[in-house]
Amino acid sequence: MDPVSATRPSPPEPADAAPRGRRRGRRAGGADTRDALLAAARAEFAERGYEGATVRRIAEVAGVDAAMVNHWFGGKDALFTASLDLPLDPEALLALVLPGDPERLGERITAMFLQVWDGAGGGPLVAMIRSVATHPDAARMMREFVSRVILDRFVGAVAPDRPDERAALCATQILGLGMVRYVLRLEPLASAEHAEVVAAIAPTVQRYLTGPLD
Amino acid sequence: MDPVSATRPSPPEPADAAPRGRRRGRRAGGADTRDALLAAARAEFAERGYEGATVRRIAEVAGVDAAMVNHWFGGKDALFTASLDLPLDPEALLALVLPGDPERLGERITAMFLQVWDGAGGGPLVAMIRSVATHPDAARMMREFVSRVILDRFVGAVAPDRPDERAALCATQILGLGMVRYVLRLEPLASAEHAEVVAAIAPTVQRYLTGPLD
DNA sequence: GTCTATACAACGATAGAC
DNA sequence: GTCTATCGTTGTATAGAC
Repeated sequence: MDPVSATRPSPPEPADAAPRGRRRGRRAGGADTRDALLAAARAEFAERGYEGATVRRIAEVAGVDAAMVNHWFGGKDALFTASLDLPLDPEALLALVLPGDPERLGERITAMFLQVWDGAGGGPLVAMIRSVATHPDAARMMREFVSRVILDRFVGAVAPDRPDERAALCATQILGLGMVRYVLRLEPLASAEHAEVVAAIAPTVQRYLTGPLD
Repeated sequence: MDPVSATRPSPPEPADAAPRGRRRGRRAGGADTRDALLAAARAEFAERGYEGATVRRIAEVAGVDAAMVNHWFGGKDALFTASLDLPLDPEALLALVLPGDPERLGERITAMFLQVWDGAGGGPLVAMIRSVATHPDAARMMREFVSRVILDRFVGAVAPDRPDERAALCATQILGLGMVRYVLRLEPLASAEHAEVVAAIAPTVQRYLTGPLD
């Protein structure tokens, strides 16, 4: 057995030893299917990545049926984002900031990140950066999250040419802003007003989104 | 001078020491101890971060007494900064990249960071980011290091107006590039050629250096 | 009784073996 | 080409909580 799933409390081999609770119907109170799926998903996604992990395997590790993924999360995508345990809902934020003039999207993106991160005091961001810098598995999950959500559903809608390069470039500026303002706390950027930061940063994001890349 | 093999500071000498030629005390084999401590410190800080690494453990790995850390570096903090400064000598790099057309300085800076970080495989950068995100003291040291070297001796010479803001903005783009390319390893930026990365990133750095900020 | 969490079967798509 | 295995997903019947 692989080392990751070996740490899981309930091994996924119920078939022969004991019939167990493979019955239909609502499970007796105490067995939390949703949490079991989340825990199994974190282990599987971390070990095998998004593509390598399978819904069936996750459900097997969790000891439930694969259909429970759809029932509780809506699909593999949603289970993946849920397993990241992000403090905010990226889908909602995307829907909030996407409509409007595409030539001012850089402003809205920069302002949104400032608002979100300032509101949380930068703590979750620092924790995320630390986790990503410490665990390669976390880095891969974050990378695949950015590719899947930010790229496919966001940059692609605005920048048809070279969308992945544009998405990565946007990530450099946004992540770098977070590093300097909340991790390094380098002045005067750490204490600057949102408007001033947006005025300086947003043109860069805008160029990465819709401008010339060289 | 080779900027990569940094000029190492000499061991501390008594304040009333005569000019350079005079040697006090024993010297045999001292440099080996210092190098061993640096190598062990790099490994320990990279693996456990600033807080997790211990002076005793570093000295043990180096095969010397823990008091040698104080003797050669002055303490754990100084040893940490020394282990960070080791892969690149900022003074030499500054002298190497500063002369030339100021309007193409962004290109030279971006290319320099790419060359330095790629040469090291990104390892020291990842270790630095991890330590900075883990330990506030490490963030403070790095912040003061950036302020002192990058700001006072570099940006100030090129951008007289709002030099600290320009320095912080440059840091966002350079650090963000490092995060995406070496920590997150987000494609296509993680595998892109230097020329392509410079073409996309350098205009941003150039604007932060000499362009309008809003 | 209603509601719903659950298990099972099956579907279309896809990738690889032969 | 066909065959097979496996993927994500959907429909549906049912057992248990309410």
